[in-house]
This record gives sequence, structure tokens and C-alpha cells, in this order.
Amino acid sequence: MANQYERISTDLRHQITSGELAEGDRLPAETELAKRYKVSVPTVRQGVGVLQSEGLLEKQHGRGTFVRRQPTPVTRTNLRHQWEKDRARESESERLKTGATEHDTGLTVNDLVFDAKYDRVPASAELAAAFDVPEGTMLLERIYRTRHSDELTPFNVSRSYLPLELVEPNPDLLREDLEPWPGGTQNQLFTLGIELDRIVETFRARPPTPEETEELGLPVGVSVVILRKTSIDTTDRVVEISDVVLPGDRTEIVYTTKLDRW
Amino acid sequence: MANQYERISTDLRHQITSGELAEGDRLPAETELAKRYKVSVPTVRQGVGVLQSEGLLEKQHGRGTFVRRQPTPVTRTNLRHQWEKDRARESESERLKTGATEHDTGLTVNDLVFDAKYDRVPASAELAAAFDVPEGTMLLERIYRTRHSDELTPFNVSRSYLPLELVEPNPDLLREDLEPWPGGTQNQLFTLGIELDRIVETFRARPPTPEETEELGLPVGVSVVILRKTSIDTTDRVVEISDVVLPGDRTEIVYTTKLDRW
DNA sequence: GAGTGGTCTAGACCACTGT
DNA sequence: CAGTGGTCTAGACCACTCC
Repeated sequence: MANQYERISTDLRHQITSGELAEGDRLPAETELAKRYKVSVPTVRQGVGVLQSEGLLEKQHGRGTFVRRQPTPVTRTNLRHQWEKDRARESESERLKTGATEHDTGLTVNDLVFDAKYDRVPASAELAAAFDVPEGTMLLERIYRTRHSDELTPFNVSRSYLPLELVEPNPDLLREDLEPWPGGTQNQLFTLGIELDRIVETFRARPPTPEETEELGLPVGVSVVILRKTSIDTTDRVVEISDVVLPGDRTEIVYTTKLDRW
Repeated sequence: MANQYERISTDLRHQITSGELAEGDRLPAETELAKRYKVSVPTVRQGVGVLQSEGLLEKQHGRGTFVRRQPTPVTRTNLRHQWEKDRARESESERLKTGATEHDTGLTVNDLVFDAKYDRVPASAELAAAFDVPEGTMLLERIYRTRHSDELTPFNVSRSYLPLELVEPNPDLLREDLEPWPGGTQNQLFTLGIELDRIVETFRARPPTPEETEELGLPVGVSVVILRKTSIDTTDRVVEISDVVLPGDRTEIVYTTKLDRW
């Protein structure tokens, strides 16, 4: 190995993958590692930084450097959409039982804390194009934050947009205090006489912005998954767009494509 | 701003997002930036490192630090599966015209360089579970690397697995020199009398391993998207598993879910 | 208060790129 | 060759955590 810091990072990586260092274990202090590898402290920090960006180590100021626990991912499937559609016409008592997030995570309502903020915003050029409406058309913006009740940071932040004109016939849909709405968006649309035909989801992974790092409490090296859900009704009209930011290391997405028979 | 390096990174970030520094522009040398911000060179490097991990800057040893060009993503849709299935029974001349990768990227066959390696491997515990066969069952492993003809590093690496017993009836399927096979895997399966019922794809984003960084030529801060495609035939049997590693910054995935009518 | 990581300095020397 | 980033040192002082 040519470099000192790579010598350190490959050695520590082997210790982790071999199990010599287990998940949650604390590493020796940086001064101690410097003595052990016969290098200066900044060089140790450089080597540790490599493993931090690989998601193998996590530093905690004042406490130490720890082998990171690989988080168990939350699975999100496209079966949820049909499941939600089937529920949209159920009775309120039936719809109250559970929501799509609980459906995905297997958690009950009590484990989740939910926060909704409603606002009216003019459509940006990009959203206007997606809705096929003039730029500046008023939209209902709804920002949702979902987190586990025993954690501080949300595990997802989502922004949903609906043309204001579309939802105005039902004033209840403008009230954020009625969230969480039993049966979700598809039931809300049902109250407007709207039936969905299909849902198009696009997504990408990219490094987080500083705001996202803070908001989601992301460790170094974890990227975010950006998911845009576009809901299209039976008249081929885009009725809702929802942008979700998910922590890349805790998210698994599963899609089933059913094929036509020969 | 409390820290010097954050002062530098936020200032440079503003210059980039405001357009004052355009894509491809070279930054002043680190010594020059140190003078300008009245800090030491390592502090400049720390600030630049932040933007590097956000994918905004790219360092090139001996040349300078540049504002990174945001790559145009390759889109991969689930419509390709039905498209491939429809083609699987076409004549060879029809199938020769184009492949699924070209379908996604919009490139012609001449722009793409394709490399296939076949091997026989025993099933790992994990693959055996996915195929529902005993551990150690022999599998045909096929490793594909696809790259643009004018670039050195592949833009994806994929590993495909098929139970060896399944493909042996057609010896041509064991010959890597017949790649690229016109019509792809679904046509290969068709020669065995196998029809696919559905395809389940799961994917996740995570930081790359050192090997992946090297193989895909990934810049700092870019994560990889891991996609596992499981093909299930009309008898509910898993017939192929394909693992693809994609550069997160160049990949966009689009899935359409068609909903049943009320 | 002891121990940890976080920020920062002011250099030295090496490796790579271009002319 | 000059100019660039890459590696590394040997410290100083600050901020956080836990006892």
C-alpha cells in the first residue's frame, strides 16, 4: 500500500468485514490509533474518513468512533397503490384502521408521528409543465413529515401538490387539521369524483443538500433517494404530484411488473 | 458562520448555484483561495471537500478544481419488460435491430461496447434462497459490462444468474461468444419453452465499495444504485436473477403502475 | 475534569499535468 | 519547468459527552 491513510482504512475495513470489529463497537481514540499505526493524528482521521464515507464508521463528537449498524430498510412497494385504491371507497371505520405508511413499514399508528402543513403556492415552471397548466397556477401544497415516535428526525419528508381549483369543491381538503386523512389521497380524490388510472414514479439517488442532511439527520456518506409520484386519473389528467425525499440507506423499493400472456 | 471551512463552502456553493461559477469552470488554486479567504491551505481543502461530496466540485490532480457538469441521466423504465417480452418471439432479423439498453438510452448499437463473461458457480446461501434451490446448486453466471464507445469506464455492470440445469437443454446459451444475443434473456428463455409471468425489481442506494468506485470510475460522493431483477415464469418459478450496479448520478428509474378500474 | 472528536495552522515534500 | 492538487507532520485550542 502506497499511502499511510489507505493502509489504515484497508486494515480497519478488514477488521470490520471479518467481524473482528462488530457493529456498535467503539474504535480506539484517534491519538491511540496514531500511536498504533505510527502516524500523525490527521492521517488517522483521513483514513477513518474513508470508511465514514463508505458508511462503515460513524463518528460521535465527544464519545468516539463506532462501527456503524447497518439500518434495516423500510420497503416501499408499488402494490401499495392498488391497495390504497381498493380502500378508497371503504367505510370510514374501515379506512381508519391503518394507512399506507403503516402498510409499508409494518408499524402501527401509535409508533408513528405525523406532521402536515398546508399552503397555497403558485406553480413553478417545472410543476406547471408536469401538470400541463400555465406557470403560476395556484396549487395546494402539503408538506408531510413522518417519524418514529422514539426518534427525533423524520424518516421521510414529502411534498404533495394538487391544483387548487381541483380540490376547492370539497373545503375539508383544505384543512390540515383533518390530517391524517383516513384512506389517504386516493380517498380525498374519491370525494371529488376522481378515479386514478395509473401512477408513474420516477426516482434518482444523489448526495443530499445541506438542508436535507440536517432535516433527515443523515450520517456522512449517505445519499438521498428522490421519488416523484405522478397520479393520473381516468381522463389522462395529472391530478397529484408528490415528491418524497428518503434516506438512501434505509429505503428499499420493490416494483412488480406483471406481463401480458402470450 | 461559525467555521472557516463552512464559510468557504457556503460561499463557493452560492457562486455555483447563482451561476457566477459555471459548469466546467476552474476554481483558483488552493494557495490562491487560502490567501483570498485568509486561511491556511488545509482549511481551504476542507471547504472544497464538502462541495466535492455534494457532487458540485471535482478535483483533478495536477490540473485544478472544476465545477462539475451534472450528468444527464439514463432512464430505465419498467415498460422495457413488456417490450422485451413482445419481441422475444419475433424473427431474428427483427430482434437484431435493437436491444433493451439501446431502448433505454436512445443510443444505437454502434455507440455501445458490450462485454460478456460466462462462468459456472455454486449458488451462495443468498442466491439459493432466492431461487428456492439447495445451497451449492450450480448456476450459470453471466457478467455484462456496458460502456459508451468513447468512454473508458462502463456505465453499468450486471451479473445474471440462471440455474444451470434450466439452460443446459440449449447448449448455445452456454456460449459467451454468441453475445450480444438478439432479443436478450427473454428470447433465450423462449428457446427453452419458458414464458415470464412477472418481474420483481428491488433496489437500494448505498455508498460504493472501493471496487465499485474503481470499476465504474465514480467521483467522490456519488452513490451506487443496486437493482435486483427477479424473473418469474408462468409456473411461479424463479428462472433468472440479475444484479445491476448503476452509478447513482446517471440513473433515473421510471415505473408505471396501472390500476384496476372501479 | 478526563477523554473524545472538531477546527485550524504553517509548513514540508511528493505526484501529476501541461508547456 | 512551473503550477496544480495529494500526502503528511506536530502541534494548538475548542466543543462535546460522561462521570
